[in-house]
Amino acid sequence: MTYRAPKGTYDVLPPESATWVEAERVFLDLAERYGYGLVLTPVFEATELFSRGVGEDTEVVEKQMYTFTDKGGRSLTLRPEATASIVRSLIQAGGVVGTFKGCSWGPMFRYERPQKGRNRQFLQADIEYIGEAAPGADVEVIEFGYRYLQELRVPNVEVRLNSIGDAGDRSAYRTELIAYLESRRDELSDDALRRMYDNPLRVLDSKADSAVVADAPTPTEHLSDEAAEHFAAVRNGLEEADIPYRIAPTLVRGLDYYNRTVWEYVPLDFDAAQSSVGGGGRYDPLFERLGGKPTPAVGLAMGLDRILLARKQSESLPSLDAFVILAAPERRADATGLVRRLRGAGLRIDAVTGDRSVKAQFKAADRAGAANALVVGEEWDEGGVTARDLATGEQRTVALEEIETWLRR
RNA sequence: GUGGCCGUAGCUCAGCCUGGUAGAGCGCCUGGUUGUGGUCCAGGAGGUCGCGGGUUCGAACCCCGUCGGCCACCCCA
Repeated sequence: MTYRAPKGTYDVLPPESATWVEAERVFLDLAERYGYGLVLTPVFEATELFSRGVGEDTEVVEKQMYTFTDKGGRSLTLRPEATASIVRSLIQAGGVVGTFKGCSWGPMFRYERPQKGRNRQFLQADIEYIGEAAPGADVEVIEFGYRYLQELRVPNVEVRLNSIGDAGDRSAYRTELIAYLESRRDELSDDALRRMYDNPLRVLDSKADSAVVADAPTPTEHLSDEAAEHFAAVRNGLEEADIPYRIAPTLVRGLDYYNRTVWEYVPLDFDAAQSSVGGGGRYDPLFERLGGKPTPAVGLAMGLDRILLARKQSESLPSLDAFVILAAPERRADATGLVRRLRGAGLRIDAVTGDRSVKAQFKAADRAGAANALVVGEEWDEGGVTARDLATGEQRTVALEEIETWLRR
């Protein structure tokens, strides 16, 4: 073994890649139905965009960024998430008038130790609902992610929901939380002790400190009237939309730009430490952080790698409508002509290009997952081919002009 | 960054404890079927046992080192 994919990356090859194609199609189709237009941004950006946007002392910025200097001396970073880039692109385009609904799809990069459902390059699908402060926007975005998982047949998904309030609510809460953590400091882990002053909310997430966290004051108990009202409206909307959710009082998210509503999707049967397959939140402060006009927004990110791991194994459907088999070498041009004609008619057709025995060609047809085989041989002189249904083994002669309808039978 | 487990055929793994000629299943190739796959039967190909060093008459097996993979902590999609 000479070369391998770099640590934390992997290759996707057929036939497994078919599920990736499906995941992308379903996402883009759903986005279209909900009115989200595609946004494409570079995979690398100025490093400062992420340190400003995501937050200087978040885990992601502190130690997970792929940062490099280009030949012009610029500090660039492979994007660790999508939202900062999308917001930057909108500010660059002159800001948002009214509302803007965008979706995006592509690889993200974080330098971490790989484990199940966690890689250094991973594929993420995002939607962003920008310019709308009303709780209905939160509900729509949460619903979108939930429906996406349903359409991909991910079983038993739970929505975990919380509100972390606005900046003002959080600073009051923060002081109280620090006081509480100090009162039980001898029970805390080293990590928690290190974090409790610069990022106390993060301690709520710590598995090692779950005993202390269980009695900790929660963000939801410290919401302003407006934030509490917003949260209540979001919950109401979810109930009306028939989306099951659970309040998760200790759910906080690791990116600094979030406020108010935050949530995650957890498939309960997914056996992995990294069990959240998607998440999102409201990020009203982000436009200003990045130098734009104040603009309310909500968005979500779905982790495709994890979704495909959590998914029910779908049985493989035939991936070709027919395989054309050449039984008489002098008919080669007729056979390739037939292949070309059927492909042109929108059918999925393949054939062996070189000289192989009929037996080998049938084998190739089977391996390719073809539903039917069309044999081009002496019967061509009578204006037909031998057509075989590879699943049942039934076989008959079909006239050339009937082939298309026979394949679509 | 820290910890645990694992590297043997294309794939999944047994063999290692107790050193003595390299194994299984699946896959692949050929034939049974001179124009028929998938099923069945018969035969066959394929491995410097991750890499380097040490111990030994002899190392896949014991010891040291190194690289890689997986899982967990942490963090998040």
